[in-house]
Amino acid sequence: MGRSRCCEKEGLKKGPWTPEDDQKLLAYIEEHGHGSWRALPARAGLQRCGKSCRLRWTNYLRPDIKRGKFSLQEEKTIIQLHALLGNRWSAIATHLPKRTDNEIKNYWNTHLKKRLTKMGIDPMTHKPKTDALGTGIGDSKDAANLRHMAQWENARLEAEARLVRESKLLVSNPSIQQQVMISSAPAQNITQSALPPCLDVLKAWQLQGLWSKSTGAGIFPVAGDHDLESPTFMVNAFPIQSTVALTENQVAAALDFAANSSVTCGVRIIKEACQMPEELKERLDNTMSSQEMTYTTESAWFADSFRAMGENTPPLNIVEAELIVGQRQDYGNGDKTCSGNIEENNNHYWNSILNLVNNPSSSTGSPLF
DNA sequence: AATTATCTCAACCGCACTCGA
DNA sequence: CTCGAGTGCGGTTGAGATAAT
Repeated sequence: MGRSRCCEKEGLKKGPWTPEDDQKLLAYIEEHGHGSWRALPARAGLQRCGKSCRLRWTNYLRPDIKRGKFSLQEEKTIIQLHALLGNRWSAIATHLPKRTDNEIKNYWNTHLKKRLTKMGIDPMTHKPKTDALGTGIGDSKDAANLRHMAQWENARLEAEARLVRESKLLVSNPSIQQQVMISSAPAQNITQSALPPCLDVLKAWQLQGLWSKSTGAGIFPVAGDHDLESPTFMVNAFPIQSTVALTENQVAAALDFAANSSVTCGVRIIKEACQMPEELKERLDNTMSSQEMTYTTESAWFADSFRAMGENTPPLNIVEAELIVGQRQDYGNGDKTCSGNIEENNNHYWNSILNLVNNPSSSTGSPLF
């Protein structure tokens, strides 16, 4: 049997959209919303299939679409995310405001892929082509680190999808709504009102370099290090909203670093699976004001995350927290913020990932841009 | 100026998934 | 549980634009 193709009906137009078609579609959606795409063309007076209408709307006519040349930052983000997520264009697009998955896919295929290939980098593996034969030589700590990051990002994406599903329940369940509001309230005074789409793990990784310079500690456990398989703490990188793994010692190192530098750094505990060492808890309490600090013993989230990552049992001593890192700024009224030198950190992170791509043993800048 | 090669990107195709009957 | 409609997603195509000869 088989399903008939949606555009096979006689009389339906294919190919480029005319300004008149666009106008009809725009006018209809502005007045009625799109509703059922299949039913839309007839109602809007268009000789097109619903699928074609949907595509035209989502990729071209939607008002919140940014068109034109990709910025350097956007290029960096695409390559970074492609290294983590592969050809999951819709997932990548969620991190690039106002860009469509189709546009990103096209830009990757026509520009970025070629640029990487030209540099002798396999655009699919993001490894130098000399390593593509599977010698195992390129399997550096950094590469393993990258894979570990990808695991986390995948787990986060799954969690996000789960949240979207669960959010539907919230609409009809006031008691759950209240619960969520209470648990998220403490973050409001330190997070930006409109956070950028999260690069979560990437951003946290970029901070690793920042920390490493002063402390020798890294946020991410290093491959081969025992920490890799048993992260002790889950820490959120401000202003991002996801989690990375930190050991107890790394949390302590972060606090040391914060105390001895101009960078504002703190850890806001959201969830704790079991008791933290008293000394560390005290230091955390001193770092952040009490109203920014909450403790719970809820650990279900972590169990879910680790199941998603293929872990059989969640490690002990897990906490969920936010790591607050930023450049200390004084605006003359004594108001200090941790809005941070994000751009500088971005550059640092970008150099790191490009160094990994170009030359795993190198620590110099990138020739890509 | 004409022809050919290459590039770009909007649009299409078909598979996979969700959801409701 | 099965089936079909609706939709989302990633891969691919091809017309038009641009560059090279």
